[in-house]
Amino acid sequence: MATIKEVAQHARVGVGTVSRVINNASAVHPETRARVQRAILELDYYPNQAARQLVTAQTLTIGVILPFLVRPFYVNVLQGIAAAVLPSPYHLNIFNVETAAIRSYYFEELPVRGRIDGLIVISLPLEQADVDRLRGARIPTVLIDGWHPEIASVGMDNRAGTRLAVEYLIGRGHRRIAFMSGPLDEELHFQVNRHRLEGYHAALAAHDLHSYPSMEQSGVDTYAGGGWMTEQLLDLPVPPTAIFAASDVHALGALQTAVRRGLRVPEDIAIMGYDDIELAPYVNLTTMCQPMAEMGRRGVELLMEQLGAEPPQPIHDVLMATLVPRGTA
Amino acid sequence: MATIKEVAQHARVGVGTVSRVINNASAVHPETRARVQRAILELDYYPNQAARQLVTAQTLTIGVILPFLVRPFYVNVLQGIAAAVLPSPYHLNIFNVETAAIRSYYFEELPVRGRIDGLIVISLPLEQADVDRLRGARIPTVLIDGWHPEIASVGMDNRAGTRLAVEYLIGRGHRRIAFMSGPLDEELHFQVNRHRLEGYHAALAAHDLHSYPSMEQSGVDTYAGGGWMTEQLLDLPVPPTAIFAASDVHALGALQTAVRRGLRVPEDIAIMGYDDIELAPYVNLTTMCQPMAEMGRRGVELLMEQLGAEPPQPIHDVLMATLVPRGTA
DNA sequence: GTACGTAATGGAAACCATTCCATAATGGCG
DNA sequence: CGCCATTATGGAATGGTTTCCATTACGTAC
Repeated sequence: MATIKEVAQHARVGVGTVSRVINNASAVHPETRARVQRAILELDYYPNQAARQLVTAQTLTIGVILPFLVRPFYVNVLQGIAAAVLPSPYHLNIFNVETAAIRSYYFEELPVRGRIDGLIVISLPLEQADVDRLRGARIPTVLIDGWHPEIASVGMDNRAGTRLAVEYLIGRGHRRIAFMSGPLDEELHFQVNRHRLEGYHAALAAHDLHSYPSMEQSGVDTYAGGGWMTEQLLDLPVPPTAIFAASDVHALGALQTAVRRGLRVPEDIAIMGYDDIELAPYVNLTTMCQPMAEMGRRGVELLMEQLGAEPPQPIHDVLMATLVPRGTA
Repeated sequence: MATIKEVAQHARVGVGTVSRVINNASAVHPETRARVQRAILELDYYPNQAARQLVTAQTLTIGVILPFLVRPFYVNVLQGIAAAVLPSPYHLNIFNVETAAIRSYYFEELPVRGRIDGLIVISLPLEQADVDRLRGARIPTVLIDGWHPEIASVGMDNRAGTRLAVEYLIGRGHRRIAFMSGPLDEELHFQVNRHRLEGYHAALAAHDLHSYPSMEQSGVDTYAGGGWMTEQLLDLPVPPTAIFAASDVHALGALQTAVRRGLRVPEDIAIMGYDDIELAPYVNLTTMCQPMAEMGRRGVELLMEQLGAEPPQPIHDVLMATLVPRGTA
């Protein structure tokens, strides 16, 4: 590999001039510039990134730490991030978290290793210790689908979104509406399900409807889990007339189970999902659509702003999910 | 940030000794080592990555270039890769390709930028120019779901897998078996669909069955696409008794359409998929299961071997898909 | 007692780009 | 014609690590 020194010699200029041509900083005589550019081409020169990083103290790398990479929501956000980063000089480092141990490992090592310029955290709640560490290491951070007073974020108002969904069901005349979600407590301490449950309660309360513990199910985050919970609900002495599922995956399970039990949807049982995954339009699922790619895009935007000059106050964006009325509710 | 020099002064040793402690290379007196380690702790020292990279010429970064990040197959392979890389010191850079232009951009820039030590390419066929460039830049490369004589790879035998699937249908007594896949020609030049079509032909030929162009559909890669193609097939004067879909997404579309048209599956029409996506067991889809995470894991393994010492001959692994008999065929 | 191998250590050189200061050349203006 | 501002340019210093060579100290074998 050619070095800047060799290019300089070859073009009969100093290294400073070559550097100025590469980074087109300050004034270089057009003729000189042309000579340098020819030398670069002839020697097939590319600046050494490591040397550059050493002196500029920039890695041109953005870290993305996210749980459960394979789930549609996270991949879609990631895709939005990737698309937004593409036209920039930054590369994307991904860190997939599947257990609390790995979570801790990353949050302890990442800030300190000096391998990223900025960090995007998806869905994982930040503890104060994490925030302090990131701040100490001067790593601009953005939370996607999360919130912390000191950190810029682009979140979803899950309470309001759920309330919208449940009020839609109420508006369609339903009075016995069940709630179904993934686990309310797991080791990674996700907040989503809890927030959606709160939104559900808020909607009921706002319309003077009672909430019953037996109408609230939470369980494993799979299609099958949705099916099982639906069985529970339908076997109730007084079963619900509508089910709000906090994720489309569960809603699909519910749909499947309802059909298998010979119920008509939405006449006998209405089903509403959350997420609007790729499959949703195809099975005609009424659901809440989250702007996943947009969240990723906006997250990158917020991070880039911080990468320039840290604004005094962290910006908190809140996006709203929109209701997509289809055939199941 | 503390530097190695400060640590050395603080521990009253030379920088060389500190370096030896950090990288536990060669002999350091236990007492000295302890003193250095204490100094490191007290000064909260972490080696500067950029400086390290500069002198070792290693980035400790592996690039993964893959198309259509959001599709289940790619995410799952990526997850396997991420899991395999986790215990190593390497980080993962992902490059999502959605158009031929972006593909070219990455393949031209990546080798030359000196930001990755090795590259994993998923599904994207390599042109000779790409191979030469990668070789020229001394970037060890592994192909996942791809093949090139000069590059190590872990691939799927899509012809054999498809043949297995179609022969299973033949074994169940089917004689009019349709084929359905994504586009045979698109700008990224994927080979899968073509290979699966070849496997389909081979299976028919081996059992003296005719193949008819009208029984071979290819179209867009969505659930809806599968539905449309199924309509075409079922509207044929002599419709098929079984459909082999080259992906589960299409199979799901077929299933949906068949049910909507009041056909019993598998009695009136048998449906076989390919991939075994998360949804497949839940809708009881008979399909071919690809060891996606395993492909990722094995790809990393092959790359790591090359990262040590380049073996003279590239290793070509071929994994087989396994048939998962369920309720639709 | 001498010679030699081994363990432990210090520190200069090398890695390669950016930055900044010094200097040279040029042009305009009084 | 002299002075100053501006434009171009060269190159040393800088960043922080690893590596390698030189040196010291010590134990062992003859």
